[in-house]
Amino acid sequence: MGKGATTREAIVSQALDRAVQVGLSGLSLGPLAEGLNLSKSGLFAHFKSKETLQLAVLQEAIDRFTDRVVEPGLKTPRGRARMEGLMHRWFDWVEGEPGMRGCLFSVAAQEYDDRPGAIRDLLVASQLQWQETLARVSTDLPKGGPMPADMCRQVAFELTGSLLSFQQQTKLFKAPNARARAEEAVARILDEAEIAV
Amino acid sequence: MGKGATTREAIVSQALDRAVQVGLSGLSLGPLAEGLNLSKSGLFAHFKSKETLQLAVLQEAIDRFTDRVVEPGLKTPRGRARMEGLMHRWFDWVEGEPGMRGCLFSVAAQEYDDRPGAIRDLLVASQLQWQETLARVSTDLPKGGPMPADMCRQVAFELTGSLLSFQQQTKLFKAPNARARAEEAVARILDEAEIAV
DNA sequence: AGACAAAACGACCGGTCGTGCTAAAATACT
DNA sequence: AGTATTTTAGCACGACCGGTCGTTTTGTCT
Repeated sequence: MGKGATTREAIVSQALDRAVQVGLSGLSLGPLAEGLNLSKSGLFAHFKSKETLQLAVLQEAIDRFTDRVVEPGLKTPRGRARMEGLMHRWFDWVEGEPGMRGCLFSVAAQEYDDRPGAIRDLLVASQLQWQETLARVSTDLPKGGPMPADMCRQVAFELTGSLLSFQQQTKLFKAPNARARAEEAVARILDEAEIAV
Repeated sequence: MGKGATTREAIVSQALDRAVQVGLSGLSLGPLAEGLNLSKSGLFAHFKSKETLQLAVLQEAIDRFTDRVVEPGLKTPRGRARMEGLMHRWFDWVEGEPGMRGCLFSVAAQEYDDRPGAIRDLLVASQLQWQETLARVSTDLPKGGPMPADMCRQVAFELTGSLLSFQQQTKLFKAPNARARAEEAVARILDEAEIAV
């Protein structure tokens, strides 16, 4: 990997960190370059436009989410354990690793839900795909046989709700018992799904 | 009411509309003044600083939420009907009236969850109060007697989740069946609460 | 109608934004 | 080692930002 690719990765990584705090649209080239000991124009040369950088940042978040949540979660055997593993990792994701606090998707969702364009398209596509993954994994939940597609989507809807409420409690309220609340909510949803069909 | 108070209200009202789209921190004085046929400085004279305007906008949203969701909802008789009314109006709120699309609280929550200051303080206080209202109304849900405080907060947590997921489906995905999904989720939560205790 | 206060204006400040352009430095390749 | 290519810095631009100031218009009250 050449020098260019290396610094480009560093740029995207740092930009991702910042975007979680200031928003994807709130990214600004100047401070970003300064934090990387780069000149603004030197940084800019790696991307044709700011939007290109924003798309790269969003794609990086998608890749990381796939690596740290989706793929390892799908290695667990089918059924309730798989879903619990997935949710567990999803909670970890929004809690954030040290150095990368928070979830870009939630931030970007609020920023771009009414701003058409490439960024919104990529965001919506990735989030829809994740919803479909949740629904697909729900299929194996009931003990009495596979769950119908529409019911699966309802389960995905409710699980997503648990996570979003968890995020509010954690990030906004700094509530220490948010995780316990969320796990109880998930358990209830999964309990009901098991006896469905 | 004098002239000054009238235009001040017009400013705050229009600023609220814009803030829902561009964020509370994304508000900018110039376009706001232009949209009101005011000069930037003429507008600015009504507020000592931008933050004062932002606080006024947030307070206006809080007042409207109280007027259109909380107060009418609390007029319904206690029990499940009251909670259903509250949730119904809350859903209406995030769907937005014509001309005022979306919920400022969700937008601001993502912007200010890690930015200490007066805006965050006001936002957190109002949202915590709303959570407490939800929990208090939950008390009368079970048929077998009042619900314990901690369990009430769990119900509030899960109801909030339903709303947040509803918002994602509506605003980001533009899913037409979001409302049905949300109502089913709420019904399930309320069903379980009724047989608790 | 006249006096006084409130409100709005327009020009302007320093600063930051995204984005080009050109030259120098660093790297890769032969 | 020398050349070709990539990467970075420096600089400047036009636009926009929040905010200030003195002036002029407008409204209010006697």
